[in-house]
Amino acid sequence: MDASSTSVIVTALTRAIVEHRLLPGSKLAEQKLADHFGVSRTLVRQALLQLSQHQLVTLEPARGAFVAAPSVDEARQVFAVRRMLESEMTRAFVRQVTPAKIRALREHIAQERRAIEQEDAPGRTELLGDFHVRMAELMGNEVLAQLLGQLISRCALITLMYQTPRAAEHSNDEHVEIVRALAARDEGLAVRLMSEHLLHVEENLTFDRKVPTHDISSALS
Amino acid sequence: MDASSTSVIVTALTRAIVEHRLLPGSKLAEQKLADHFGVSRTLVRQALLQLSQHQLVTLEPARGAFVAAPSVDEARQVFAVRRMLESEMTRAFVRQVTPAKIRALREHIAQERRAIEQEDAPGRTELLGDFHVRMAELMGNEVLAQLLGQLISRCALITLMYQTPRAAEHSNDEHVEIVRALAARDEGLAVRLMSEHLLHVEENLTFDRKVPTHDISSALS
DNA sequence: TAAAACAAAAGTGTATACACTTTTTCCCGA
DNA sequence: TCGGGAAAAAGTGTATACACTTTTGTTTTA
Repeated sequence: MDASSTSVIVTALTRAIVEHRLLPGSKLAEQKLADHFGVSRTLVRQALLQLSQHQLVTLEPARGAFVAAPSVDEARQVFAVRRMLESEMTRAFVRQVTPAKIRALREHIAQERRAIEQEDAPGRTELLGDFHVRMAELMGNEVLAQLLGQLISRCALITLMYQTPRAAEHSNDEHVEIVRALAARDEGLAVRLMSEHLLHVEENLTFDRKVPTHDISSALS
Repeated sequence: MDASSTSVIVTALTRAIVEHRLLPGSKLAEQKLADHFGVSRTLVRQALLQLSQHQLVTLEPARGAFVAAPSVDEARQVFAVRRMLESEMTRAFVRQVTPAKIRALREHIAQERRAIEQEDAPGRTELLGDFHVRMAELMGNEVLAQLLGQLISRCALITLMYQTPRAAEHSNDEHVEIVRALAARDEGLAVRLMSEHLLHVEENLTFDRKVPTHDISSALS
């Protein structure tokens, strides 16, 4: 039971959805995707099933797969979960912080900065999200890291956050501050900063629904 | 794209795995499952793929599907995530507690008690886990509820917790105490009790691997 | 006798076939 | 011209076919 061919499709579609090249509501026709990836519908269906589990795709019986279009309510719930999870993660991080971990985070932030300066919008979005995943990884908790990764994908689908260079810089600045608090082992401050950071991100929620992209091929290439 | 036939298989297998009728490492042969459920391998494969996403099943390329056998390390990570999530959930619950919600939780606890008294082991395990999910649902956060549900399934697979009537009673008692603290709006106490409760559950981790059940039909019937 | 090599059986991975549902198109009547 | 409805097209849902891999069992050989 192989997932390798399928996982190529999953990651390609995930990126396209998270980076808003495929907009919420877009139809994902199986045969078109199959043609695009040069496989049969079987593998495409596996991928779509997986994406529906990640809540990036909605499956409607006998009607097919669509890029998910989460409600405002659902969006807020996802952010609420992130705040719960990440404030406690931050607390735990402070308690086991090491110079090496701080260095790793600072390096990541530098990468973010480079992407922002180069106006690399997709890379920027991904890196800003990955900061949170990196924290989980540095704690040695892969379960947490994977879970957070999925929540963050959902967040990226939901919002156009980090879309403007301004917002991206703001997030980057907040990451800097958070790491400073972590390095100082200031638990209270670090938790508060993380919590506020997530609130700021959530505030950037925009629910303007653009007209969906119907041309799958161009969005994926 | 229908999930109804598939979801029957998913829930049946989930129950069998969580209730330890199928032990970790057991082979899940596609054709045997297909025969058992009276469908083709196609639907069985969909179900197995879904279960692998829930981490209840491991897929080995060209070798097939097996009931997952999480490592001690992974088990601890899952519990760490639960503690993070649920202490914050408890904190949030206190802040929006109502008499009706307390009543609902007390009712649930009474159900637990009945299952314990009737020595209904599977029902007992399910209800004790569902207490935590019910809390999430009462907060109106379905995302949280679904996430917790999956984590709890994984926990049930991992441990033989709640296995003994003694441990079940202990958990039930702790649920009572937690709800008392929630009703009193004592945030600090409630969070502490929840955290300790999860630690107690984790302590019951047992990693005796029994010999796997190879007879799928008997385990599912 | 035990280990290696080979053959048969069983099982997984992907493609394809086909029934059934939804969507689209086109034609007819008002 | 516009709305309704039937026919055609497109698309999804499940089963099946077949190639290829792993496992099992048997035979051969040292």
